[in-house]
Amino acid sequence: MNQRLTRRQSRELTREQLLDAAAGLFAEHGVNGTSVEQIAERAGYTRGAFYGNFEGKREIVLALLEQRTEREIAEMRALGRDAGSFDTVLERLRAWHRRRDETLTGWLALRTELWLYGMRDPELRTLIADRERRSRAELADALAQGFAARSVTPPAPVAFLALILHSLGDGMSIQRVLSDEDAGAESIVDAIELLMRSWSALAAAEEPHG
Amino acid sequence: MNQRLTRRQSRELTREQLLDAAAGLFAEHGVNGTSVEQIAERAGYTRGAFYGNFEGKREIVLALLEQRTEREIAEMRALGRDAGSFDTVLERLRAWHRRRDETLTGWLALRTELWLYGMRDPELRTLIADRERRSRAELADALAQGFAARSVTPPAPVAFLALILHSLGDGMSIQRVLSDEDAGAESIVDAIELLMRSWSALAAAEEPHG
DNA sequence: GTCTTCGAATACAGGAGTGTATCTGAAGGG
DNA sequence: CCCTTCAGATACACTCCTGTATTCGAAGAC
Repeated sequence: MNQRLTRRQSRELTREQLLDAAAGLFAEHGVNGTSVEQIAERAGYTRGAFYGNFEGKREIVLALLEQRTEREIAEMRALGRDAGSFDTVLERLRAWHRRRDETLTGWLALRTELWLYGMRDPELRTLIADRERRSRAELADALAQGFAARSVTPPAPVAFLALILHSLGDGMSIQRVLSDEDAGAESIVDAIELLMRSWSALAAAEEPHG
Repeated sequence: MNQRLTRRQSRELTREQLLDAAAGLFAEHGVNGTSVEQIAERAGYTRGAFYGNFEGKREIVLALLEQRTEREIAEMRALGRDAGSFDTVLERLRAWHRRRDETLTGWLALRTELWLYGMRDPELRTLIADRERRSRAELADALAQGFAARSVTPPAPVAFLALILHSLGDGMSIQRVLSDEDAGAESIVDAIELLMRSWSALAAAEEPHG
């Protein structure tokens, strides 16, 4: 049977539970619309426990931000790892967006809440900008590998193409959450594929005889 | 000199001032982070005046939503009006984004706040989805005109291309607000231009001998 | 087995926001 | 010129949230 938890483990567990509760509540009611008491209650504790683990709401937002963005960057890194061909990268991107789609509404609401909260806090803002940059850099690497595998010269710097794809993902998620009819489950993936093909076509047109 | 205001005019003026105050405060502190009192105070009134003009915060959010989206749709419609050539549409899009860029942070914060608020309210959600659809339809029309003027067959339905451009605008605004270095003032316009050229190239490649 | 330490619960004081009920003064009809 | 009406101000009762100070009880060292 399970070993009794040590104090440190117990504390870590409590923090995790508080973070998960906060993530859910922030997505549902917003950061400002969620009270410390609600977070503690959903996690199965009281306000006292909350203040024992975090200094206040701002600090749990910060912790959540680090936890989530770190995961995101790792996922992006996985896109490029040992990706032999262009199609491998594309296929992984497709799979990633399909998985993401299942929990899109909650995920996007949380991401948006954290973004907005960060906008109003200079320190958090630079932190978020930094994480986004790192995430995009991983995507750019994956793209560079893909183009290289096809011996195609990208029609613009891969960092810029990554910025476009990254932005497109966010923007289309917003539309998709608004209306399933206007932006279906495959929209994002379809758009990515269209852009990839378009860029290949443009590259070919500009450099006719590679 | 100015005519004394009639009661109806006076009421209308008060509503406008309350709406403007709310727009600013929502962008700065969020919908949930703004109290009715703050709105009334910034507009130069008291809470009593606010409740005389709006039923509550939800109703002023709704009014704001209608006011702003109606403007947005009109702007999109202007893109396509009497646009002879492709380049005219592109130039207008470019000018529009340049103008938008000057107040991007506040505009995007407000747009995002309204979006998030709407996500949690089924009625508002469908209303927003409807406005976005209409806005996108105007953009699609403008694109269709542009392609037709060049006798080019779009590489995908114009509605889908409009969805991509629309989404890209939102997503890249998010990145731009985060960091001026990673997404400069011209990023959005550059991206739009790149996509347009890419699509033309793809259309040409798929239909070699128009 | 006892005693110290620390994670979590409880209690409390203060502040902020909400909505309504009531009051005031000016617009504008007759 | 009066007097009704209505936009806006004021006052109040109520709820909710925060942060800290204190207490409780179990882990784990000796």
